[in-house]
Amino acid sequence: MEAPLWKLLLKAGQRVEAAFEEELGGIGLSLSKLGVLKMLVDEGEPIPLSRLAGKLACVKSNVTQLVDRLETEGLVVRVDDPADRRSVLAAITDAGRERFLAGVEASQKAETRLFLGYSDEDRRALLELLCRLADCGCPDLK
Amino acid sequence: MEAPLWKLLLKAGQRVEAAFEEELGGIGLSLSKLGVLKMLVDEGEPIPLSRLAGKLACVKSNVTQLVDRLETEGLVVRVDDPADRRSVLAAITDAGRERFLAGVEASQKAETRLFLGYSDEDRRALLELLCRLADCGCPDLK
DNA sequence: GAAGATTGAAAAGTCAATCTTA
DNA sequence: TAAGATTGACTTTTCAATCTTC
Repeated sequence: MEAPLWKLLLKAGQRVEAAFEEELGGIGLSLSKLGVLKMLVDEGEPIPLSRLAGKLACVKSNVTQLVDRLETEGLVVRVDDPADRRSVLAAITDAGRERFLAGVEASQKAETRLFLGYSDEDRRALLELLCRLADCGCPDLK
Repeated sequence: MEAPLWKLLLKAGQRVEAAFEEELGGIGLSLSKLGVLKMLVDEGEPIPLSRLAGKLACVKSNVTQLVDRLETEGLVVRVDDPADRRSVLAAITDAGRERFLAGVEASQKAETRLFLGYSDEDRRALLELLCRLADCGCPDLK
């Protein structure tokens, strides 16, 4: 039968996505939403929507709507950019920070569950093989 | 820095998807549409929409609309199921068969392009590692 | 009542056009 | 004119409700 490599890659990706979305869905998050919260937490200060779009590798109008949803849930708020009146900044709220922590925990659960059957050796090998495809630049794999 | 495995898997999956969608988009197909055409060609006879949904691992209403689009383009037609008046069969047309062949060709082009940098050894290794994740049953990797 | 299909609404994404500000 | 954000139209998918037929 021999499933082709590309199909396996698609399936594997979908499986990873499903595992995370399922775990995150339980706490009212998705991978996209968690990505925004993570950026805001990492930066430690409000970020222009255009920079979010850049880092998240998606289109600007998508970020607009993504932030709409997050704002509706009270996880972020829009604030004016004092430096540029065209720009709008996304700022994380306390509720957002809490949700982010829950999201990190849920992610770890999903990750653990996914890779149970893999030895450290397997993980390293898979990492190396995928890195070439995902065109990540492969910086410091040691 | 060390990108985590799950992120690489997601990225790799997206990259594969993008490569195929791009190649298929040029001939008016998508992976989903090609999947339906492939099933119809493989089976060699009209198939109930519910069976399509089962094999394609998506929800019934999705198949309804997918077949709508395919029917609009003249690639499949709906026919009544003589055995069960609730059921609707999807049948491939001559245009659908032609398009399917073009789709196969486009897919091969995408596949070749994607895995240029991989030796046979790499491919085998990747296949084996992914198979465990994609839960494909791993039948005969020998 | 349960199965097959459809419909309508919603999520998540893209693109093109528009509006405000630099 | 160009940059930042939004809006509207469209695509693809899922879910819930509905309708017909078993």
